[in-house]
Amino acid sequence: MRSSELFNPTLREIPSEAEIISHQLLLRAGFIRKTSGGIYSYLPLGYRVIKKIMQIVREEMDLAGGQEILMPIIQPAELWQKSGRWDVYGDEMFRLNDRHNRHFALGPTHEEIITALVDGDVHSYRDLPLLLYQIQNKYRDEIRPRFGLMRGREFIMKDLYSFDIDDEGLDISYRKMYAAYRRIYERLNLKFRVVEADSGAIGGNESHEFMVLADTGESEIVYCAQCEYAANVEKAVCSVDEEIQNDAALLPVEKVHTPGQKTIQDIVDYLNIPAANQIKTLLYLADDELIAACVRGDRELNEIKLKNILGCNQLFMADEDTVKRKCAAGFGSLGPVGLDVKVYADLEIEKMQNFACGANENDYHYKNVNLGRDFVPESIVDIRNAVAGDKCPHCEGILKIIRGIEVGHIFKLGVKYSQAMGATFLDQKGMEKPMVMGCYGIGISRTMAAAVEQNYDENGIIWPIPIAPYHVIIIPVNSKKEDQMEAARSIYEELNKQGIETIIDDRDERAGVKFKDADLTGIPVKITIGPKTLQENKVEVKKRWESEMQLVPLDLVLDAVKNILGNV
RNA sequence: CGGGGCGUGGCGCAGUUUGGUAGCGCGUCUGAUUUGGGAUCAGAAGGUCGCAGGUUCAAAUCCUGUCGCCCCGACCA
Repeated sequence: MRSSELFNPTLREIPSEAEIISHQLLLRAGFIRKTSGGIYSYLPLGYRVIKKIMQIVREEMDLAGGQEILMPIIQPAELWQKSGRWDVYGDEMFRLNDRHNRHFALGPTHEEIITALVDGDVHSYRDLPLLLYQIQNKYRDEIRPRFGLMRGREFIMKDLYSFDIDDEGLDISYRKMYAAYRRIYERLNLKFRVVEADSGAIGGNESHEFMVLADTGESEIVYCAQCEYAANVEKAVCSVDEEIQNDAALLPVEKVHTPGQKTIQDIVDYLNIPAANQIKTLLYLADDELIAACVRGDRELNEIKLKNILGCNQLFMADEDTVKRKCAAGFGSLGPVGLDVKVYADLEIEKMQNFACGANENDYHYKNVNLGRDFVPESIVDIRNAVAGDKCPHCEGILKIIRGIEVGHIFKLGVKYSQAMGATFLDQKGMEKPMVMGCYGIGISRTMAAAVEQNYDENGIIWPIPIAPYHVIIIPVNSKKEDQMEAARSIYEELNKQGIETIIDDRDERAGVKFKDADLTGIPVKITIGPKTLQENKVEVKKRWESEMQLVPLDLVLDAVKNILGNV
């Protein structure tokens, strides 16, 4: 490709809208342009990267037995009503009506469509297992799209769905996908970690997330320094330290006046009681039932765990009016003692003694409260977020936390959708059974952003070779000098002939401009042709990720490039 | 949804407090000189100041409404 013909508008300055590095660099390097909030166009270089990621994903899906199909983006409401998700999915679904006022959605995911599709044409155990996938745009009307491609409202996703005759079959499909996903991220050359995850709104009972490691990631990952355990903080199991002794003498409850003291920190200061010896009480509306959740004062409640335990559809923190109607106290004065709702206490609280909490009366707190004696929770459960320093649930190790970007997510769905939508088959004995499903997603466009988050320097992007838009850029220092252009063209043709994707920067720009653009766009190999070295029939070959270059004789350039790129 | 910020040539911004008819840098175009890390000089094009109302002799500036963009968000009771 000639730079003079390439549509690659680069920006010298950082667009004001871009906050994180991948967003800034993808805009500046001319890979993407915003069309609307969370909705982007991919320019030639950007789309080349997307296509390369897609191709790696496609190859691995095919290798794992997947078959590629393409399903509609516009999906009729009836299918979603059948699965029960039309009302549950909420505002995140783009909805539209046709001229007859029939309802449709822009597909946020495709369980409904594919289940209906398979239901229509698969009726026998002989046709299973079946693994179908597509690579396509998805639409989710996010509350807050942000960070460029990281959280868009329209994004490119690979989604595969597996259909099996039973749980054992699903296990096999799931393991195949797990292995394929590992290969994909290895091939993409990204540092990643697989973590146990919550299966969230999609449902099911086993789930892993594939996280590209990056400080700017939106997800926190808990991992054990000693064993293989790793999990999303939303999922990470918190265990109680069994060695904690709780045999101190129980002191009588004391009600203390705490005027204006509301937060945990207020009480730390005012009563000199450490946060770890307080509990905080949060009131939630779980499908319209008011419940209380208690965790240690210095812990964070994990709403996802709580929601899973409650088994409710919707979980919202109660607003202050609701709280006041229940107990005459505002936020900041709540406690489990004498509270007329079901109380869910975190596991840790069972090991605490003589702790402090709100007295359900403004400006008062209790001291020396004890579980069992002063209040009896509905149940004692794991509802807090894991933190660095917690004990590993699998070994004796200590947990640590890093950040990551969720680029892949695999779920076991079981029969949730097949049952709701009547996707059944006849087994060997002629018995009708629901298909056992799994679903497996990869955020293609997000993977591109994640790759940038992990691979850049002060000059721009440093693409991993497997997904670089081009492999090599040839820069004649002065495009007006015919000998330089001649050498550039001859190398260009030689590399192209070998299938090495090459750009020749034939623009009549000063060398500095070309170098800056080459660095910004992150092409892995740069070949510079300058007057001095050319006299000796040599050119400079430089790797984007190293600072020093090598002088290579003209007839050895191809070898040098091949050597750097490996088997691409 | 709540809070905050912002919409002024393609990009980055100033001007808004105190109304007086729009400016800077980069980019773009033409020409010349230049050519190894975002050149120099000369000239030029390009803006109904997000949109719609209103106030006024006069509105980028004041008022109302509206649209869009960005950031933060249960402060942990």
